[in-house]
Parts: sequence; structure tokens; C-alpha cells
Amino acid sequence: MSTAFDKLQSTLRAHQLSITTPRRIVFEVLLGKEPQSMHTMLTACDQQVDRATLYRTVTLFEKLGIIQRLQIGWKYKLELSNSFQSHHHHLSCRKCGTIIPLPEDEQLENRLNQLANAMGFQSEDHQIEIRGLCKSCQKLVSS
Amino acid sequence: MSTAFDKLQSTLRAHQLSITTPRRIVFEVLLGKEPQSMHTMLTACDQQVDRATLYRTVTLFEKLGIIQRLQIGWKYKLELSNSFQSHHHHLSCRKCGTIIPLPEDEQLENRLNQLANAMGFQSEDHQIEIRGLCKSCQKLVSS
DNA sequence: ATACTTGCAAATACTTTGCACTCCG
DNA sequence: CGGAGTGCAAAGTATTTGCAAGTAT
Repeated sequence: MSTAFDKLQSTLRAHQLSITTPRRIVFEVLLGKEPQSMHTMLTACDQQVDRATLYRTVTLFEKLGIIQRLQIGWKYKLELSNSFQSHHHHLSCRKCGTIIPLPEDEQLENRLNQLANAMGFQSEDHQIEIRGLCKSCQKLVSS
Repeated sequence: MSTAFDKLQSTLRAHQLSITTPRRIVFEVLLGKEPQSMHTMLTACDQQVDRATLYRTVTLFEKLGIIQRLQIGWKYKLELSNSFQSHHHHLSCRKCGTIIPLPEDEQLENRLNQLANAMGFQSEDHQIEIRGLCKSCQKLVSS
């Protein structure tokens, strides 16, 4: 089977870029996880990737469309882009900070495209964040 | 007529907070404008508001629900919140950086609420950014 | 009067850059 | 080997904080 990792490799190769250890580690840190902050990623890389390299890699991956930057709460967070995991949006709990992925919804996506088109705008991508209270925090408030 | 400014005053009073010159200036800088970066706001305040005060005011206004922070491109930007201008979302052009407000759309809003509810999530607010090319930049590309 | 606010300057936190050294292809 | 990529340290930005002085109510 073709893994996400294979896809990373071919993307890098396609741009004549090297497949290095730091790049592999950064990718692994993001794989299958919820969006993370730079700080979290740096910690997760645990001494194996230098701060400067992390920033450079993130910038590179973003240009290559491997990862995307999200505004979740106050600071931005990073996650693998749509090519590496299905297109989705996020619910973020203002109380406990949990981030919950929302399954893709065709009706929502269509409506967004219609609206952009109506304005003569050529839509390429979008992001949505819904803020509020997650299930557990709703209970805590009422009790 | 009740102006946006009156509303600012009553919001501050309701929390026993002073109506000071810096707060008034920060509010005016945002009033009726597209989302702005901290840097732009600081320049717009033109020596009249200290950097630290601007940050403190923005934090305060955000807590009070007077302004909201948006991820537009890489860095966040600030604009007056829904209570001070109609609820809307943004189209942002990746080429020229223009930000275009999108008129409120009931169908879109409803769908978002439905999706959040289906997940047992209590939605309070949300933000949407659609990235792509504005009308003028589409022409430039094709020519 | 007096508690809330501000300005200033210093402290932190975050991000980028220059350069010599290392590693991939 | 030779250039792309990295680590390190230092330079830049961005944001926060302590505190004395100012101001709104």
C-alpha cells in the first residue's frame, strides 16, 4: 500500500529536494495528530530537530502544500494538508481547548463555492473554525 | 441615533471599566475598516497610543466581545465583532492580499450549526476564510 | 480620593538569518 | 565530489510585564 510517507517522498523528489532525517521527523510529528503549535512540535521533535530547521521545514512544507497553518484560538497551529488527510474543518472548545475534526460535508462545501463564485472570486481553499463548548464542558457548566 | 460608539461606552460601563482616550482611539481605528494587523493599528494610532496599551486594549476588547481576531493569511488581523457590524466572512486574495467581506448567508450559517449540533458541540461563534484569487488578479494571471 | 489605566523601559517569546560544517544523491 | 540542508549562535520582531505616574468616576 502507498503510505502517507511515500507521498511525502515523492513530493520532495518531484521538486528535487532531499529526503532528510529532520524532514522525516517533522512529518511524523504531524502524522495522524490534531493541529499542533510550533512549540508543541519543537518539543515533540525532542532535540532531534533544531529550532531553525523546524521553522525552515514548516515553511517549505507549507509551500509544497504538505502542511497548512490554521488559526485555532490565539496562536496558529499546523496540520497535514488535505492531500495527506481528508478535507475537514474544526470545532474548538473555548474551555478545555480540545480540537475536534468535523467530517467533510458536501452541502457546506458547495455553498461556500457558490458564495465565492457569486462574488467573482476564484476560490482555491478555505478554512473554518467553529468555537464553542465541547460535550464534556457543557456538562461542567450546567452542574 | 445610537452609534457604535455609544455601544462601546455602554459595554465598558457595564463592566465598570473606564472610557479612556486610548480605548476610544483604538475603537475608532477599527470602526468601518477591513481587518487590520497589530502593526497597522499601531501605525494608525500614530503616537497616540503606546504599544503596550494597544495590546492590553485589544486583549480587553476581545474578552468583552468588542473585537475579534481572524486568521487572514499568515498573521492574525483584528476587526470589530458581530455586535458592531453585521456577521460576515472573508475572501482573501493570495496575490494582492485584498480582503473582501462576504455578505451573510443564512443557508451557510444554518448548515454550520447543524453540523456542530450533530457532533454534540455547542457552537457559539465561527469564522471562515476563503483563499483564492480576486477578480482583478484572475485577469492578470490569464493575460 | 482612589482604583483603574497608561507610558516607559526592560523582560520574554517567537522567528529569521549568516555561516561553517554535514550529508544526500 | 558538490550542492542542498543543518545546527548554532546571533540578530530581528512581536508581545508581555513591572512599576511609577496619570486620570476617570
